[in-house]
Amino acid sequence: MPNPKAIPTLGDVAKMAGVSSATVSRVLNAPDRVVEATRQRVREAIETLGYTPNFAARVMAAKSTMTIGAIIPTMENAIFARGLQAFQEELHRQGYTLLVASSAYRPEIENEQIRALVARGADGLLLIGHDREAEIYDYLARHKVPALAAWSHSEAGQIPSIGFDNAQAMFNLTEEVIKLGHTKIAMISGVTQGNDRARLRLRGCRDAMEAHCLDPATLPVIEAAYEIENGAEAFAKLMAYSPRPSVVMCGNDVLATGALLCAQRLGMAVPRDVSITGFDDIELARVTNPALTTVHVPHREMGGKAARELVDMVKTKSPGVSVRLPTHIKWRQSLGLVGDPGKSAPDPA
Amino acid sequence: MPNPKAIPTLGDVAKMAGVSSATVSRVLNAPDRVVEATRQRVREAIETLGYTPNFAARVMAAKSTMTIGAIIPTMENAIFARGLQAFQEELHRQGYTLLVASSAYRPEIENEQIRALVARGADGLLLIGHDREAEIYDYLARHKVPALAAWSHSEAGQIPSIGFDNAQAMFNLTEEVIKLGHTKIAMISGVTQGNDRARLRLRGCRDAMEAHCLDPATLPVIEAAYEIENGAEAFAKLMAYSPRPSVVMCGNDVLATGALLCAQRLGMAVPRDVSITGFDDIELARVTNPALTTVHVPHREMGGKAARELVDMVKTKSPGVSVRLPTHIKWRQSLGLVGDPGKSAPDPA
DNA sequence: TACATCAATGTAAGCGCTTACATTGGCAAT
DNA sequence: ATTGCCAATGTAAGCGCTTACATTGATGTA
Repeated sequence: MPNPKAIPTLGDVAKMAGVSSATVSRVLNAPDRVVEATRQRVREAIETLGYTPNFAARVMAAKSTMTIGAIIPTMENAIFARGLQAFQEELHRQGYTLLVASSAYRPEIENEQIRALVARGADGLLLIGHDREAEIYDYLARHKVPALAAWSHSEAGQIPSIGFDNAQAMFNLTEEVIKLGHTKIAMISGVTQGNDRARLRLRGCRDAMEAHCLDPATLPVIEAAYEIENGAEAFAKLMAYSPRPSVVMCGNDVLATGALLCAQRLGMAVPRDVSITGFDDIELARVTNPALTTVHVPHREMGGKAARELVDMVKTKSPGVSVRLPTHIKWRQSLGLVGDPGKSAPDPA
Repeated sequence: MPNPKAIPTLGDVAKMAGVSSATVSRVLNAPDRVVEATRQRVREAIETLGYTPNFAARVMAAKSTMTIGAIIPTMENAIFARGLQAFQEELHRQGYTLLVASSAYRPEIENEQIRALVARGADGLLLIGHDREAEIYDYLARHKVPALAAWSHSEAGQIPSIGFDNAQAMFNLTEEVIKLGHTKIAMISGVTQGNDRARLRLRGCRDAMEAHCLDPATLPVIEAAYEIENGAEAFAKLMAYSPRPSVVMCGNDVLATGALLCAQRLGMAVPRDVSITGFDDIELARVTNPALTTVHVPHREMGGKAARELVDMVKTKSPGVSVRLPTHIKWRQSLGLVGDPGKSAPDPA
């Protein structure tokens, strides 16, 4: 008699139901391959024993875990939260479990996490952006773990991506800024090292300046890590430049919020004295005062699409296809006409 | 000759290094049990083969995964983010990997996630609060997976907890509110069903009223799910009550932010026309206008302590000990004296 | 020199599952 | 009554690792 306290195994269930272990396995994984009566009996045994399959064993034998991993740069601040939530919901609908790990924006930690998730049997991986060592892509390929990049779109990446065109989006926003009469533009960029999103946003800004006969070399840029306070600091420095910028474009809403806070501390009215723009359209952007004019990113849609695509890659072993989602400018109050006392720009749309 | 494209196994390494598989396993798990020269040879083989251990196999054989799971109610909004980040950092320091899953505040999903994580071999689990079916605690016990509750403190729980006293914290805040002269108090509470934190905060508020000779039965309470917009809606309803509350205490900063936004839309000045308080002291609370007076929770400290405690439980198989962290009121501008035109309360500390 | 000791390594038995293949037996067609 | 077929089930070989136990040979001791 087996120890009743011990965790029951497939074998215990089989014994109790008077069938072979294969049959139990079948009622678990392919119920229609076993006749109703037996199935019933096995189910009862499972119930009374309180049996739960041992995953490690299943993985070893079958190689599939029904789990998808996601490695995001940060859990603090909500950029990835909404998209990830949608990603998870869709996965859940398809029977997959999502496990997420965070890399704290550190490439070596991301590598570790990728390996950890693959080692733990993830069937597929969601990564953010494209910037990482070739070696890790090799690793993924060798282990045949499909991966998908999100929050960025690039046809050139080593893996397909579901995202938006960061450069184009920033280009568009910058054009609007210029149309409002701003020429003294400054930018607080996210850290561009190892972060294609940040780099492309900066590029978009420069390209737009060029396209409108402003010299991109004159664009003051301060890079700041993803923290409100860093945005504030950068803003303070920028305000000391001469000529003083009439608009500070930020690489994301978090930095923009910091900039806004600093403006307030400096006694500057936004957008009367200086305009500020964000990027991402996270919740923060709605609640600051004034609310941020920013680039809206379809987070939920991106998450859902990514889930469907990744599951498809896993199931069909197809290479996957990239999709590019549209973004649009979300007009609120932090961007104004240059020199216009106190009015924020109307939504031209 | 083995297929060079295939993933190398321990056996391949052993063959290449001319040792037994046991020796390879030893250099991986107990390097000092094998002599330097051999160790070197094995390491080289590992290197040239690009070998990575198969986790599932390791788990099956050894039962330890060096991974800790955390199931949080939501990844949207940042309440758990900061604490979790600290949790993860400490785990990483100790050689553990953190995998997180979100339950979307749904008990049945939480159950699923717990099982999923346990099945995937988590050595320990971090859960939020104490409210869940007894059955799931049984399951954890049967599988001998230590679990720790965070964001809540209770000596009575089935598992130890690292957190703070939600009721006491709210009690203290309410006392301050009352001291400022408020008697027409209202509350926007988080959903209390299955959420001890929300329930205890509500209780704390009522207890404080009682302690100060206000009838807690007269406290208007609206429960709202964790979304800014829901806070706004609830606030609007509350403002239609008569007598109109002079202060709206919110179960968390997110709801408070919604309330603030609504007040603004209604053309009410905070705290002149109405005071609003939050709870959690997440970043949001600093950036609203006016900034929120709220209860500060030591998120990072809690995360770090939880990690150390949980790892200890895993390693020593001890039952674990609960710890209660202090909170304090973070005075900002959204709470004012009743009837005082336009002044927010000074920090009495 | 013979023997006990011990560090270094090898042998092989699992861990709990899946699945290719083998077996069984009932039924329709002959 | 045979035969053949097929659905239902059983048998058993792994999956890649860890680890208790066995083996080996060098060293120290009497």
